[in-house]
Amino acid sequence: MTLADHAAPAPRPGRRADAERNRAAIIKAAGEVFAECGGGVDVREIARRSGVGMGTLYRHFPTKDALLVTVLERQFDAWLTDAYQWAVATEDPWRALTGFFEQLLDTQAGNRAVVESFATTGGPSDACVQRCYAIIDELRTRCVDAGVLRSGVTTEDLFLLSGSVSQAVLTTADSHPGKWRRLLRISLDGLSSRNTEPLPEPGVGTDARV
Amino acid sequence: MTLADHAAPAPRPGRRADAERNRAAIIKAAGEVFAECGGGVDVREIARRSGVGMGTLYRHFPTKDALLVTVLERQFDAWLTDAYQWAVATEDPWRALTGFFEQLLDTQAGNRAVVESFATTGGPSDACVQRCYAIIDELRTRCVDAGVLRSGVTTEDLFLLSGSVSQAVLTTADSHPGKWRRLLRISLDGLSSRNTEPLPEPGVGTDARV
DNA sequence: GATCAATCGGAGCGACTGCTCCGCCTGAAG
DNA sequence: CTTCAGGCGGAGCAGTCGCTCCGATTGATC
Repeated sequence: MTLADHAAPAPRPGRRADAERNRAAIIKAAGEVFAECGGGVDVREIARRSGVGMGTLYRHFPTKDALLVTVLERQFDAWLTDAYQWAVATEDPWRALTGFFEQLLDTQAGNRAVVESFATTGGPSDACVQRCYAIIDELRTRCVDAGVLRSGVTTEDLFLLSGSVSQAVLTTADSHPGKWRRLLRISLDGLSSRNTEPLPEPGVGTDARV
Repeated sequence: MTLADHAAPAPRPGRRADAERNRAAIIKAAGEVFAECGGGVDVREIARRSGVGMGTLYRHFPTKDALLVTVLERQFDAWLTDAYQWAVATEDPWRALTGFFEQLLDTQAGNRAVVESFATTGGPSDACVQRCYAIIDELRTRCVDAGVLRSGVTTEDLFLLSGSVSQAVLTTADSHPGKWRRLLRISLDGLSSRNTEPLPEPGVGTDARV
C-alpha cells in the first residue's frame, strides 16, 4: 500500500531497535485488520497478525481505542493529502470539488473502520475532521467564486454529504462495487448552481434565505 | 434464514392471558430500548424494562435477533404504510416521491436500531426491503411518466440514497436536528430531470471524474 | 377448592474481550 | 563477556452478554 510512505512516524529517541520494529509492525497489522473487520475486532487478532504479544501491544498503545485512532488518523490523513493535492492541481473548480470527493470516497471504499468512524464519532479524529473541513471550505470557496455552486451550501453540508455517501460505499462494497458513484453523482449534481431553490433552514423558518 | 424463522406469529389461540400480556410488554419495551440504544443493548435491559424475567423473554422469542427483527419489522412497516398512504394521496408525482422520503426519514430520525439495520443488513428485514422497493418503484414510475425524473435513475438508486441519508439523520440527531433535510433536498434535486448528464454505470471503469 | 400444565423469574453457565501481571529475554553500554 | 533496564509474551483476571435450567407460581378447567 502506497499510503504508508506518506507520513513517517516520529521515532522516539532512546527506544530500543526491536521496540521500534514492533511498533511499526503493530501499526501496519492494525491498519489492515481494522480496515477488513472494523473497529470491533479482537485485539488478539491484531497482536497475532503483527507477530507480537499482548503485553508488547499494550506498552505501545495504552488502549485499544488509542491504537484505533492512531491508525485511522494516519490512513485518512494520507488519503486527504492525496485528494487535496489532486484537487489544487485541477483548474476547473467544479471538477476539483467533485473529483476530491470521488477520490476520497474511493480510497475509503474498502476500509470498514474509517467509514464506521464517521457514523459513530463523526470522523477518524477531531484533527482529521478539522483538516477535512478546511480543505472542503477552500474548494467550496473556489466554486462559489466561480458561481458554479448552489447558493446557501455550507461546508458542513458538504462534509455531511461525504459522510453519508461513505456509508453507501461500505454497504454496497460486496454486492455492487462502484454503485456508490451513481449516488455521489446524483448528490453532487444537486449541489450545482442550476438548482436555484433555497435549501431548508434547520431552524424553524419556512422562508427562503439565499 | 427465511423470514418465517424470525417473524413471530400473531396472537396464537390457546395461549394464557398473562403470556399474551407479557408478550405485548416485551415487544413494546424492546421497541423503545432498541430505538434509544441500538441493537447492541443488553437483553437484560429489555427484560427489566418490560417487567419480565429472562426465561419469559426467551420463551416468546428464540433469540435476541428474532426479537430485534420482529420489532424492527413492525415499526418500519407502520412508517412505510403511513408514508405510502400520504404519497398516493398526493397528486404531484415529484412531491409524492420527495415527500415520501422526507416523511420516512423523519420517523426514522430517532430510531437507532432501524438506521443501523440499513448499514449492517441492508434493511430491517427482507420483506420490509421488498415492500419498500415496490413502493419506491411505483412512485418512481409516476415521476418517469410525468417526465420529472432524471433518466437512468433506478429504484435501487433511490433506495440506497434513502439509506445513506438515514445515516446522516442519526449522526446529526443530537447536535443538529433537522440538518439532514438539507442533505436530502440536495440529493433529491440531483434526481431532477433538469440534470441531463448520464449517471455512471457501475461495472465500467472509473472515467466518471470528467 | 383442587389439579396441573403452562408460564414465570433470575441465578448461573459458557463464550468473548479489553486489559494486566509477571517471569523470561535481549539489545546495548561498559 | 558481563550486566541489567527496558522490552517481551501470553496466561489469566474481570466484566459483559447471549442464552439455559429448573424450582416456584399461576391461570384455566372441572
